[in-house]
Amino acid sequence: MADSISAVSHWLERLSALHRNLMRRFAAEEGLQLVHVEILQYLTVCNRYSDTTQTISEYLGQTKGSISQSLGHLEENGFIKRSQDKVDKRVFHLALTAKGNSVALRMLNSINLEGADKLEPALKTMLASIQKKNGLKGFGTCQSCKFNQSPGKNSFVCGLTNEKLSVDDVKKVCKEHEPLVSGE
Amino acid sequence: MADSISAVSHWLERLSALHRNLMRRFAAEEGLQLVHVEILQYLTVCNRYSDTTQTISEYLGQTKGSISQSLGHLEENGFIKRSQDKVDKRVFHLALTAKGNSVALRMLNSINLEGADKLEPALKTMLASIQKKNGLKGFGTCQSCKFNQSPGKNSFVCGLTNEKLSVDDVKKVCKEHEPLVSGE
DNA sequence: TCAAATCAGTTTCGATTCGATACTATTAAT
DNA sequence: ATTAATAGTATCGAATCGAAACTGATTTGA
Repeated sequence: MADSISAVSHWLERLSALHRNLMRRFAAEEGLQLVHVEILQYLTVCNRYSDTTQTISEYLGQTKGSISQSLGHLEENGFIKRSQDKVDKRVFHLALTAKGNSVALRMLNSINLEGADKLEPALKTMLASIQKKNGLKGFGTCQSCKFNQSPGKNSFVCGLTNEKLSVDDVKKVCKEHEPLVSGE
Repeated sequence: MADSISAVSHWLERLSALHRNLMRRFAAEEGLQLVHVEILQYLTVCNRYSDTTQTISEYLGQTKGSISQSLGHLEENGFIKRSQDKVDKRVFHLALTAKGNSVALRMLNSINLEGADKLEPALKTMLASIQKKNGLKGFGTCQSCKFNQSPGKNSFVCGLTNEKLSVDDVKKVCKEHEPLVSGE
């Protein structure tokens, strides 16, 4: 009997709904849509390989056309700014403005998840398992990525791009992330 | 430093997004919208006090007008059926048809959350805490509800409605749920 | 070399949802 | 009996969503 699986799925569903309700409520107070604050939050955690329209659409699971519209709205209202990639001129990098950053931070603080710290390791494991099973991109940080190399203390290099990464860089979320160890 | 809080919120956000993506993908395969399968899933777990338009709108955090529309669509296409309450004629109870139930079950199985069982207690605690902190309804099961009374083995009574509850009843989710012990 | 294929991103379109408001019908309160 | 509250529906405008067509830049490969 898949009773325990059903139960977990139900709790997860409930947690999802709850979390989204809180986000939506916050968004409404700011005159924004849910998807807008989801984008702002994502931009606070993603690295420079993952701050594009395409990547956001993969992360949030919506079409890039739809995301493109939302990004247009966010830029018009001064929450984000775009900058064209120096090398590949098709690519535009997205970044939070001071205004956008402030909204994202306030949201993080308003959605208080007291006592949830203990959940973090289990959540990460669970995420990795779900992503793997469904053939979805990783979106993890360099610390747990097999491409990350550390030739010295506080010195990092991405084995995929061969670029040097700062201490802050390796804390961010990357679309190319692949887990170090294959977790069962 | 709210570093750990931010991290958990981020993982939760990611888990939310992922879970919704899987649900949306499944919904699309069935020719349904995300909200439709969310409703179907909810109807598999809610009890007879919680199977109404109003309650679903509270659970999913959307207006009852919007939910009413979606319910209309689901009924037209034979996924659910309505029945008027015998006592209060304003109320209509919702139930899954065989077709609707089959869809909900297939979704549960398709969204495989292997290894997640260990998360369940922590998830429940976390949910209760979030709900309490934000003044939201509980949506828990009778087992953890302060209204639930058990005069004998496998015999249950709801102290709120004074109705007898079956063994199956007390496993379901209720909008009137209030936790037994005040967590934290 | 240069045409074809691919890719990032935008635009446009129709369908659908969403929230707000007004509305009907039933029940509860005074 | 009148009034207020509640469950649910209907309607409307705004916004999202996915699909598809469309730029412009990059890569492929013959």
